[in-house]
Amino acid sequence: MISVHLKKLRKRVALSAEEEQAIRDSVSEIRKVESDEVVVRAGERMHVSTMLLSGWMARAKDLPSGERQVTQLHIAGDFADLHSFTLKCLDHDVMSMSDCRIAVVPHDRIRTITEKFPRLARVYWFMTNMDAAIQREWALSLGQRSAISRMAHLFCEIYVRLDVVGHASGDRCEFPLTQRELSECLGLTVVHANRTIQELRRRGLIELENRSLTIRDRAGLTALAQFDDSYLYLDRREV
Amino acid sequence: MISVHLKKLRKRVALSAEEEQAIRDSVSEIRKVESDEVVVRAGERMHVSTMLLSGWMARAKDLPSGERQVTQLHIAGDFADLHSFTLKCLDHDVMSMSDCRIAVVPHDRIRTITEKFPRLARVYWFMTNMDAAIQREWALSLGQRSAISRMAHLFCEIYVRLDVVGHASGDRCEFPLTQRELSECLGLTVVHANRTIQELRRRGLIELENRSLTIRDRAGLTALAQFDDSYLYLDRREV
DNA sequence: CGAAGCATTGAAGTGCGTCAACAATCGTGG
DNA sequence: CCACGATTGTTGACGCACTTCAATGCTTCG
Repeated sequence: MISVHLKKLRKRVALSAEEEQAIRDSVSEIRKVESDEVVVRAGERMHVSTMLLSGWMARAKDLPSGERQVTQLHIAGDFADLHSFTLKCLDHDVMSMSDCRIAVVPHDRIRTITEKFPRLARVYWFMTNMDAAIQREWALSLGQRSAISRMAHLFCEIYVRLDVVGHASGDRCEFPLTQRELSECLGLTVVHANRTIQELRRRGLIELENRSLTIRDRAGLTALAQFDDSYLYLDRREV
Repeated sequence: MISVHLKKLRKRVALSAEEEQAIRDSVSEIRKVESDEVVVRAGERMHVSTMLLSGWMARAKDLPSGERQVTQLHIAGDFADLHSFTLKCLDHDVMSMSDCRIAVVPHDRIRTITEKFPRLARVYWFMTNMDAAIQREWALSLGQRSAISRMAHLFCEIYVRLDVVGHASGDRCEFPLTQRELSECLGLTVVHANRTIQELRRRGLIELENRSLTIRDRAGLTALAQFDDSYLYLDRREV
């Protein structure tokens, strides 16, 4: 059931039948991961990459003094650590933010299929560059957006990304993060994250309860966030 | 004279004579770029990538409301926009922060050499993933470090990166950014960036004048920044 | 030599952090 | 099914890191 991953890819690039089959065959194992597990520890030598089939994961970096920043969120269809194929050791942890189903893809198989299909090498290279584009937008958020605008922006982004893989319906989508985890994404304290959520609710922009996000006023939320989805590269392209 | 680029690569991976020659042959043109030019505009269709031979460039994102965040700095040896090979259109501007010499590398030649040398595809894929690792560290800075620690961290990073390509000497290196540009990297106002520089000077950690940075107290600066260079991937590896 | 950008300083304001307490919810075992 | 401890969410009071606004001198360069 890696079709959710193919769905994400097909939104951006065309895939031939052989390429699709090569991707399917690259999976060595399908597993479950419980919530709050550390899937990859920073610095350890990697030999497989993790494709998310359902649930959420996060990349997190810690300061020696203890502060934690989540640098990226991953949802169904994403490779959470495809960059470990070239980096070998990661500079951050990867952890599950909910119960997940994952497909394990050994690096030697990625190597094989990218050598056999140079086009797939470019497709996956492109995917890691898309991840970097999202990180850039987060840097813009962290550096220049206010707390409320930053949070609004995250909700906009997550909704669109979930929608691409068919995990959003109407104005609602899953949102399994606790306020602590959300605050670690946004560079805020838990207390201020809480007050910011309440302000978004008070303005009638969102609802957030039971691990579920409802966008009440899409236009208002988009405007507050200064959200522009072009950094998500939603158009089909040649590679 | 693209040897500065090869120097950066060789720090991380071994290159065969054929691979080196292929890289040298991929350059179509060597040009000069003056300071403060917009080299790439966000959204425009790209057909070449820019290898920096000397000088500094930056990737910058703007909010519709005008605030600007610099998401990455590039120095001699870096590809400033190698990711445009797969992304086609960038989500940010690329601009020169000083007079620069650049090597222009057409995308079709990158395609050719990465198909002929799959190992080079992995090498350059690795390089864009290294860029992303630096961006992650910046996100950690923006989200969790204080202004002074963030600035100290930037100085540590820049010094090490310049040192790798032989552009640092003793405790000094070039630093052509104005305080405005520096503040845009750090998500600070110019006024506060100024006060922060003065505090670093007052503590005897750095000197900064005449587009030149002197690190007076390396240990002190590193400790203040909580700087750990592992995210710069300075070790040699297989690809 | 004048204009424009850059660096610096001061005073005052505010967005977000810190500390501390408590309520609500969840998960687990008895 | 209830008891419980632990986690999560919420609120208030207060403090501070950083911003804002405004002015002034200093470079740089045409």
